[in-house]
Amino acid sequence: MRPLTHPSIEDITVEGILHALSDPVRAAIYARLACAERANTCSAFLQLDDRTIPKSTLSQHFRALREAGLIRSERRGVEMLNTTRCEEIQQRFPGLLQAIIQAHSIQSAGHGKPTPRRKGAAAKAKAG
Amino acid sequence: MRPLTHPSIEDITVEGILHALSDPVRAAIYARLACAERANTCSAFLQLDDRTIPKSTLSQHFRALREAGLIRSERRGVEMLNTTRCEEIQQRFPGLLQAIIQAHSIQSAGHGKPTPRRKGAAAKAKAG
DNA sequence: TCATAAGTTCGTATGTTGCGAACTATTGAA
DNA sequence: TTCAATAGTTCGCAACATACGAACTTATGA
Repeated sequence: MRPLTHPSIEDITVEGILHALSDPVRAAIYARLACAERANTCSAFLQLDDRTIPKSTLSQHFRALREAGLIRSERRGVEMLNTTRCEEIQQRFPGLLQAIIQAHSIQSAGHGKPTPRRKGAAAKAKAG
Repeated sequence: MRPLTHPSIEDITVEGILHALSDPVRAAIYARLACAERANTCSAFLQLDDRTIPKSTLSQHFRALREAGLIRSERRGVEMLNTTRCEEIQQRFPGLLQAIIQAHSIQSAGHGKPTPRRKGAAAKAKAG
């Protein structure tokens, strides 16, 4: 078990961020971490959007997020506490994470998954 | 040779956009298309950032961009004219593409490729 | 020392990507 | 027509990436 490695802020790349967040599972994890009040364990995500993620897969996803520089993970006894590094990234790439998270929420709103409340949202998008 | 397919605007996904732009070659192509005055052919990108991209690889990259909804391609005689669909996407996911392109340019500026001018930029980022 | 719990790593099956070779349009001669 | 040239596409395979069950490591508490 190698010790946890986090890239320094100047080693974080846009490609890495985009690739990490182009996976729906990782994007969901990151979104939940981003609006969490306090750190979350990995196992808090074994249930994600009505779907069960295997433990080993989850571990890989957390590693991907960590190595992309999106989250910081810290051992705390037997478990692991994960937080986002959004302030750092906001400094380096202003507006990037915010735009991505907002886009994800626009999309899931349109697909009627969360907040299936407002009526004209999906219809309006057809103006292409 | 199947006819060119473009997704309708409501079928464009954030995951698809992020994945397409997480590749440095595609990101470079898209960035150049985005600030181009008029449509560009595929072969205009055979030379990209001091690097030669094989024709077949380039074709795959254009297909990826097209199917992600990022560009529109149109046959014009023997060649193909490519333009971005940024206005449509801006409507659906406001600020997303702008933030990504800006982040890419911040990054390449930091790596001393274009505008290798300012001095303390890299050192200051170490405050992580 | 043992059981349990939280994550990680390994092995393998399956998917994705890069690129040369062969192919398909389209155009413009002859 | 037929031929050559040009712009892209598709095929096939090797290399790389990903998902997940099984086995492992590390920390904790009885």
